[in-house]
Amino acid sequence: MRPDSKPVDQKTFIEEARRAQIVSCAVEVIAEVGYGQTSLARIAQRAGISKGVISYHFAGKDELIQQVAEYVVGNARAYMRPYIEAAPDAFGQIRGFIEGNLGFVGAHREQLLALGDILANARDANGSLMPDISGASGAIGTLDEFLRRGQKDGQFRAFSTRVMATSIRAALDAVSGQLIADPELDLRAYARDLVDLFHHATKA
Amino acid sequence: MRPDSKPVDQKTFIEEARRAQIVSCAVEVIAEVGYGQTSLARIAQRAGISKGVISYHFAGKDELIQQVAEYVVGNARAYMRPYIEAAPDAFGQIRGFIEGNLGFVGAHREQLLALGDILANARDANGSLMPDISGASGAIGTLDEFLRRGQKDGQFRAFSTRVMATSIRAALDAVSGQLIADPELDLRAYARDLVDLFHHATKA
Amino acid sequence: MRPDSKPVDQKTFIEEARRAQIVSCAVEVIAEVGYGQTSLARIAQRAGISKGVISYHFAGKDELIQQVAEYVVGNARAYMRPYIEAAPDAFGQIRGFIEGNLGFVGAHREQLLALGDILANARDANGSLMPDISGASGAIGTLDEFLRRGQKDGQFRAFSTRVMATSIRAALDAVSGQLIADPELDLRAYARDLVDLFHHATKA
Amino acid sequence: MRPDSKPVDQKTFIEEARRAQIVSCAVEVIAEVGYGQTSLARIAQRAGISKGVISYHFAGKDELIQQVAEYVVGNARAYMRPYIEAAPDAFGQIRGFIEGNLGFVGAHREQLLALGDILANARDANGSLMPDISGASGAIGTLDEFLRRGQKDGQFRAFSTRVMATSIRAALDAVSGQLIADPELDLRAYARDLVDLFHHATKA
DNA sequence: AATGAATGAGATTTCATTCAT
DNA sequence: GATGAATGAAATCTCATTCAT
Repeated sequence: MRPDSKPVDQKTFIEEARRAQIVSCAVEVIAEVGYGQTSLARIAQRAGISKGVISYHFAGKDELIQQVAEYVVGNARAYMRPYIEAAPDAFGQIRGFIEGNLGFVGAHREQLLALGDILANARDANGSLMPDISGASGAIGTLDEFLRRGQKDGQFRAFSTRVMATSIRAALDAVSGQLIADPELDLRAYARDLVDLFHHATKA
Repeated sequence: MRPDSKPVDQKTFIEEARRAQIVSCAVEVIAEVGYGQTSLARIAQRAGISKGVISYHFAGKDELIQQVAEYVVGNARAYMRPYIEAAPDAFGQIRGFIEGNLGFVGAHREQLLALGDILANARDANGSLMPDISGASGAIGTLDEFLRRGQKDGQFRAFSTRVMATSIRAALDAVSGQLIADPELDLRAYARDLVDLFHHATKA
Repeated sequence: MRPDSKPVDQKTFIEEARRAQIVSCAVEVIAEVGYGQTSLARIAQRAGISKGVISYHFAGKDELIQQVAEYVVGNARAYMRPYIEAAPDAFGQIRGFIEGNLGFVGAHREQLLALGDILANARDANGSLMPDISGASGAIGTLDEFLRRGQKDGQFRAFSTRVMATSIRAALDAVSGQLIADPELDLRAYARDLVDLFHHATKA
Repeated sequence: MRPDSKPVDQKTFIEEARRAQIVSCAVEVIAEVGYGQTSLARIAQRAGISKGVISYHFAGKDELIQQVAEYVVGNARAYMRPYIEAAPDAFGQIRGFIEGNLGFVGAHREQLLALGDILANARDANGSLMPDISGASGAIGTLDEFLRRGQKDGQFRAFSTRVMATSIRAALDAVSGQLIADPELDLRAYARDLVDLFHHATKA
């Protein structure tokens, strides 16, 4: 039906551009009105396209939401990597994680608001929570690793790395909510305070 | 025209019993299938009553959800009070808060799951988050007070009480999520670890 | 089951008082919010009683509406009778009808608003218009009779008495609507103008 | 980007065809069962479509009803215009109005039945009557103008043009009701009688 | 006589999804 | 690739009516 050389790539290009556009608009809508009020119609309207396009490019609403989550998680990871990689030691990595995370919150708060809403709501048809739709546990796993390393190096005291990792993660997630209540929140200072908090909590 | 003893209470009694039953079923349904999948039909089905009964006893879905939130917050406060009141000093109060909170999670995990879902989703028609539907900020305010007191007494070091209070609260809220992933989670140990974490984080 | 002397009358008395109260409140509600927005709940609320009472005293909503219509028609007839009976000739009867009717509108506009709404809406379950729920055609019959008499007496010219009667009736019914648009409407002047209109329309 | 001739019209064509079909079915249903018994479900059923289609093409029930009213008023105006424009003098216009109106009643009695029901029932959420949803008062204004002109020309005697216009309008509206009671009614004769009635009522 | 409680039908509306073009 | 049109399910809410007390 069509010559077999380039067209495939070309199709993929347009395809990917549309998907990216749709995902991006979905982020905006979810962040603005919340997951529960987000409909395909609203996303299509914001993108200036018809509802059918979304169904054409995504298997269904679920896949779209999944893609949104992966998109945000991917962005956050990429944003945070340099913060973490530059770290000389275990606590430096924790510090990098916190500063990178809050940096990302500041730069793309919409994305984190949307992700938070998705994680709080994503369930399958039966109502069971989606298993690890984003790298949520991935982040906890990463933190856990840093903490274990710090304990092995003698930089950290003894504590449950799981509880500590979960609490760091939770403290970071709570910042989005604070931002809604107080949009003027000083994120740099908040990061400094959190670093300080977990420095005292972990140091040997 | 009527003797003044029981009748009034009795009349209210049936009404209150039904409301309590409906609220209770709503908690179960929300905890099980999530806020987004919770419909009046499902709640009525679980209660073994017709949909109309809910409309009869509550002005609408919004009032019901509000009642559910208040019910859980009320229960949690009552459960935690003795833990906190017994405390001899500021950190004792923090410890009491953590232990009481996780004690309540263990005893009524459904209620906290439901409350979490409601708080993550409650928005008005415009999509703006509901202002403090439960005593969410109330809890943070309470923690903040304990922390200031500890600083004044010299028991705690200097830190941002707001960030610390928010982080304690977030760490506690994260436990419900952990419980879903691992229903065998040892909450007593978890509480001990959290107390330890925030002891190191706050102590002078 | 019950002694057969007085109780019947006594029951009928209370019974009638309640029915009258309910009918009266129904008039108010219909006049205020319109037939379509009138529910038994609203009527009960205005009467300060429970919905069940209405079902107890009336076979159903249809009977209540029927009673309301008959009540208003009865009042209007009683109000208009002296105007008409005092008339010396056929046109005097027409004049009496017009003046009496508008007098009643002025004295009890609520009742006529309610009646108008009922007549415009009253249908049986199939949607067919209720056959002559009020004395609507009765009024037209009365006017028709006056007109024929006037023609026989030579006071009126030749015309279709049916069309003339219907038009008089319609012109009178339209006044309620005018009153809503302009509550300050001078009904006495309006009556004079209508009498004048139909005087010229009918006179030999 | 696109040639400027047909496409826009064509796209609108299907849309408009559906809207016209739905409006037309709504007219039939309202005329048949009355405004109060008219539901979107019944209209959809008559159109042989699903309920959702109506919601797709109209913002809501209110917009649909509004469109129905405008449709009938537009048709009636178009039907009556030639009758009125051909008139040589003021009473000729009145005659044209009456004959045109009854001509339309005869040709499309359903439409006028539906319009009458809508006007009698259209209220906003508070129950207040909708302000002039159709050109109801427009018709009265037109008649009023004709009457003033006739008075200025000396063709008509002195009378309240407002009362006369309202009464003409009311006499015409009453014909729909007569038609229900007697479907064999001779509208041509009725028009002749009404013209005669208002000729005597107005002539100098 | 009266009440509050409950019911179940029905109304409007929203929405994800499918399909012909 | 994209669109508008259509569907049908489901959700919330209202209401007349019934019933036990």
